[in-house]
Amino acid sequence: MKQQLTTLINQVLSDLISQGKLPQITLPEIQIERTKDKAHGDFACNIAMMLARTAKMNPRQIATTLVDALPEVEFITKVEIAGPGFINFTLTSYSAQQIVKDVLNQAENFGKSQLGLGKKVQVEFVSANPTGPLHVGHGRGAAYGSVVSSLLAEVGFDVHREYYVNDAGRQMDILATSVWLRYLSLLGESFTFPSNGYKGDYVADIAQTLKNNVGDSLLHSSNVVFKAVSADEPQGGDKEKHINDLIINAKSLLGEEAYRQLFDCGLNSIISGIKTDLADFGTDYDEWFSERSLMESGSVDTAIEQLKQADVLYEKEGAWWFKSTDYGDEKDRVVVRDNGQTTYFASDIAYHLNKFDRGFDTVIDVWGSDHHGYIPRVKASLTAMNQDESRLKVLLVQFAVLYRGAEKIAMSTRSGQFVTLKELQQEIGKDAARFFYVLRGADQHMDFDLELAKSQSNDNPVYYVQYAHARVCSVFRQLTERGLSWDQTVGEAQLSRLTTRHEADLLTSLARYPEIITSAAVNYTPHILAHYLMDLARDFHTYYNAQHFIVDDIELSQARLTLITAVKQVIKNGLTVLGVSAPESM
RNA sequence: GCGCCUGUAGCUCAGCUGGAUAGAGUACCAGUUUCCGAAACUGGGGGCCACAGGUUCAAGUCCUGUCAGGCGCACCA
Repeated sequence: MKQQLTTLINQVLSDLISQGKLPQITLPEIQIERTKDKAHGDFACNIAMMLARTAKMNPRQIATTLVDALPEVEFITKVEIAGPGFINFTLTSYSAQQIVKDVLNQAENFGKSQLGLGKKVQVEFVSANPTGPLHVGHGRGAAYGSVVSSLLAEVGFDVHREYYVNDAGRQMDILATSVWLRYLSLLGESFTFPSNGYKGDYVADIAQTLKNNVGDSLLHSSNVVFKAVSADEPQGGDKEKHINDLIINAKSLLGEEAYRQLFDCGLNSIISGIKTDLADFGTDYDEWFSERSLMESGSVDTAIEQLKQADVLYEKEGAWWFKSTDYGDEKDRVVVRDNGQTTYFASDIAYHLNKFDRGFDTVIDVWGSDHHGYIPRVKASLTAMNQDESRLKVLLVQFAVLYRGAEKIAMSTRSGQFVTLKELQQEIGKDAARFFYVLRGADQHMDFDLELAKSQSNDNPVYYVQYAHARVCSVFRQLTERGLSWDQTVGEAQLSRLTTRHEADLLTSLARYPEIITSAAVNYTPHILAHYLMDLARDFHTYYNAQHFIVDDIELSQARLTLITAVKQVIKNGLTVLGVSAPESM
């Protein structure tokens, strides 16, 4: 509808210019928007005010000229000039009613479009280090990333959802060593657990599994394990050095094969936990991409070689540095450490190059806002390798601060004190959790009060929307109980009977849905879909309280049943995009 | 110190890429059910859109500065 009005106005304006009734000016993009106030009709156009300056004419005069030249169009019933020069269009009720047919005909496809032209988009999200279970902090990224993906798919992009598994590097060594130490404790060794090790209960669980699988084959006496290890922080030493020495001892005592066995035991256990947690959370992936595979395939070395060829690396103090300052970064970054190991950044360079090589038109990274300083160096590396960095879009998600009532909950993976995503699901459910996460803009700092979400879950907006869906279903159960049935053909033929204010509001809301999907997708803003669904649900509940659907006037009744079926369909479509269920009853 | 994000009703947040009289939920107050589910609906009070300048027909929205809060500035990932 917007599109039709836009072309109409464009046509009239260019006619007026060629007829000399308007000066020779270049036309800006026509803006048509829905009015906030029904007194202003259905759609408003501000073109007269936009042209006022360049045309050197009074905006109301331009508007008058334009409106006078407007041809008769069947779907417009009234055109008015208002305020400083707005042109307000009122549509016929007939055209508004047709949306019901569109919804029913297109069913689950209503709202979809081909805007994306099938272009390939990759969305990488969550990608938390596999050093522990996902906690509620990761939930927001999971909900946001998966809904953005669904929205892009909805508007015709070919979406590839990916999780980058950081299965290499020091943090993973710390995890493996932590598991090993817990395993040694189980076998009766006694010692003080390192302050920088992973202390969560899940580490002990993995150790137990390890013990069940390998018996005491990885056992070494604590005297040997802690031999020549520098002091830990509580003893006045350095906790980083302490854990490093332990890692070195673990590797040399166990040997490569056994250490790898230990390492993979920890990794696999945690990854499989993450996979089931995300699946339970309604978040599915097309690919789990391993950092280690990148290193073992030589991709990291190849990328570094490519940067050397481009003459953007230099050696200093035994390490290799990337000249990211040449591309606007704050400082240069190390890619190869003085000990010969590549950095995480080196892996990430190779990873992004790999993404680009896979032929995605757009690559989207969803990161926690604490990684924002990382963007310039990644983009710099792509530019240095002759890639078009604008193909990479980084979407930042602000932290959700957890509260239990008025009390803020401090979380730390290392200390093992956190509320897991699994616990959140078990307590408030997938639907409420997802809806809650996605209700706020991603760049908005969010307060997540567990007490509120748990104890007063009735106040959670998700129930409000789901109830609207269930209520429609309930009406049809009632219909059946009364021995009646819905006749879609009759209903569609009688849509002109839908003339009350509440019905007009609902028709308008239904018509907005495709615009909402498009807007939410192109702007990466799932929250506007959540808000829309609340608006639609409110329109429905208001209608429900104001009017009966099952009435003696058969034709009116069928028309109303047809309308609420369309409402049910749109709510279901919207909730599905959000990954929230649409229950028939609750 | 530098960079990114945020500041809108008591609280939690929208505000459609600059539009008409700034909105919702919640809380508070007052109402609605012989009738399709009251997890609902109707009405009411409540605001120097952090502050100060600027840009223009028009600023909560864009620019500059100030103040306040969050995050980041590793040879960690």
